[in-house]
Amino acid sequence: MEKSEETSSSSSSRPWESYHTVYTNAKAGMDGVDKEKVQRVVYEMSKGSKYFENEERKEAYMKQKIENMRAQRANLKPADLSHYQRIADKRIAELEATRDLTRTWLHVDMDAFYAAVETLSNPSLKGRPMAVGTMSMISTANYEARKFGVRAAMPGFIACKLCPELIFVPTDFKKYTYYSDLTRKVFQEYDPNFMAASLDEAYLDMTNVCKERDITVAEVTEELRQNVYKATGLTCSAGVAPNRLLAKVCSDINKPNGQFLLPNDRAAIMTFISSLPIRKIGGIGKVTEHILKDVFEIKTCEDLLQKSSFFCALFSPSSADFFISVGLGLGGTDAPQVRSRKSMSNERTFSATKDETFFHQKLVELSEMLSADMEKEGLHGRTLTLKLKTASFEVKTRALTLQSSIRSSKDILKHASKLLKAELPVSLRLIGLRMSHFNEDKDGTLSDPTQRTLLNYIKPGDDNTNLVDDEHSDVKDHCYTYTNPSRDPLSELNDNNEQVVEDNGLEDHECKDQLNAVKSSEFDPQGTETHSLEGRNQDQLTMIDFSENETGSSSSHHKEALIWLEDYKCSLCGVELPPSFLEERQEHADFHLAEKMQMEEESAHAYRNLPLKNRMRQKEAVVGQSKGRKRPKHSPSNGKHIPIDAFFSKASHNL
DNA sequence: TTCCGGTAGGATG
DNA sequence: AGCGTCATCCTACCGGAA
Repeated sequence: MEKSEETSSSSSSRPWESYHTVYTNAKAGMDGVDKEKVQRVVYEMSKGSKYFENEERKEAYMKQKIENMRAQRANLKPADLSHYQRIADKRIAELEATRDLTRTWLHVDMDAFYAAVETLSNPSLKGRPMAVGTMSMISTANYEARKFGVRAAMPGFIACKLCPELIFVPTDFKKYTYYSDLTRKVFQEYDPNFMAASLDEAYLDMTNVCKERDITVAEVTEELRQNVYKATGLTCSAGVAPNRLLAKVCSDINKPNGQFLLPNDRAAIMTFISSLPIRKIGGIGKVTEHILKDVFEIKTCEDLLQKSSFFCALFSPSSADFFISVGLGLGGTDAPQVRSRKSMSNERTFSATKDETFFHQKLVELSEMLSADMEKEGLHGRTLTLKLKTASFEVKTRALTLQSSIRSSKDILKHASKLLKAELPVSLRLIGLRMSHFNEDKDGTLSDPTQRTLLNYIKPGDDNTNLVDDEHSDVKDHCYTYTNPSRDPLSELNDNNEQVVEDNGLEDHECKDQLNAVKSSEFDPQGTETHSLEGRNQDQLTMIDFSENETGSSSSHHKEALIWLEDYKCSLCGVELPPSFLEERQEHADFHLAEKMQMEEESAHAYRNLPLKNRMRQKEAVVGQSKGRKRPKHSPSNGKHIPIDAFFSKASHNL
């Protein structure tokens, strides 16, 4: 494929041009890079791989999205446009009214942080191209390596091709945390409430220091950077602006080891914004950039303002607000506030396999890690999400929301196993677990005993009491108080909750549904599992919950009732099994379950094996229908979202 | 009907 | 040969409750 000299611009002779990676967009230290060469190498190294195929799928999906939006744009009549222009103008005025030029924000960004720290502890690396990371993924590259096009988020083996002398250093988070803490001590002297955005980035409100010390921001910023250097031996770059969104953009301008100031002056801001490429804005990534460019010919932030009517017509209100705000150069100026954690997760990548024993082992590890992490922060969670990445890089998530919070690795594993089991057989390259819906959510279901699900009815004893107990076991207070791990008030509850099926005194219940859930027992690749129906003979009706979803709320999951008619005849197929044939009955229920799962699997396969185009159409069709029905105004099908909060709200203040 | 909670997928840094 | 980890937010969609 040595066709680089070719002058033809047709994409067929230069296939790499259509492979859109993120490695070629402007980044500090990448100015002199031969972008075409980088793109070609990346393409050559990726071509034909599963990863590449998945990227192509994603790309096709994005193109489809763009086409859709184009069609929607074309559908807008002049009358529509003037209508939306009025709405947009109103919104522009409202947002403009919120402009606050009284604050001075500073964004500090450490230069090639991990790489710089590594060089500090091993000075022989100085001046040599180096990357922190592994052959499969690079976290940071130093500036020498960046000259070759090597950069963060690039797989190491590709970086090697771009820069054969590249030195790899493994990541060492302890070290980075140590140095990060040193920088934060410096930040604290200038703004005790500074917001740490990551180990190497922070936002500081400099308004007060400047006033108190009667000193210009430029001077304080120089001083701060000096102090960071003195404390750590590391350089950083800084941006100063009246809001965080702009400050972040500014810190990138004179990187490395530089600073840039944008005055608190509306005219200056508008000038600055006018030529600023949208991609420089935090929150606008590859996909959004593409959509804005290809559908609306928007390249700069100024263009955003010109096209505001389209946002009001075709995007959600929050997305429209975000775009318009960016066009006005607005961003977060408010004081930081503590935000509680929303979720906690861990995931592991491995070489793709179908080995279910291996999956189980991974789940055990992940459950234990997650449980330990939750314990460290005194959290209990109600929603468990299993994340899978198939051998073909397709990402799937499967979630389950429980009645009461859990934390123990045993509980996590139990539910995670159920979720995974429903996906088997499958070839995976990643498994992850996420816990969310923490007990600090004041309005969680725990405090709402009126909200009942199936499980309430089949709980042993008085489930009402149980729920009250749940509440009293200081579940609600966990958010702010540390729970002594040795005294775990929830563990018992959890046990109750999960043994729903066993020794369930149905006769005590006047519940209308005399039923038992066939709770699939713990995931067991060996198939040695024991069955929960054993030892009971009062089953009158068995819910085969194929979704294994405790709340049973998902519409796509069907439940089919297996009833032993006259207590001996299967309602689904008519086979006869007397009540005493417990094991046989269990096997029979399992048979129906497996049958159903297989059918679902097959239909899923049929869907997956459709040509991509058709799948898109199906997806579009579905979205299109509901759009007409439910959301006539906003949200184009597959509407883009923009995390508006990214710059208007605080990052957690984790010092 | 509308609102809300739950699930799934995606974008971003 | 081979493309990570973690957290957050957003949208779509569905179904049940108010």
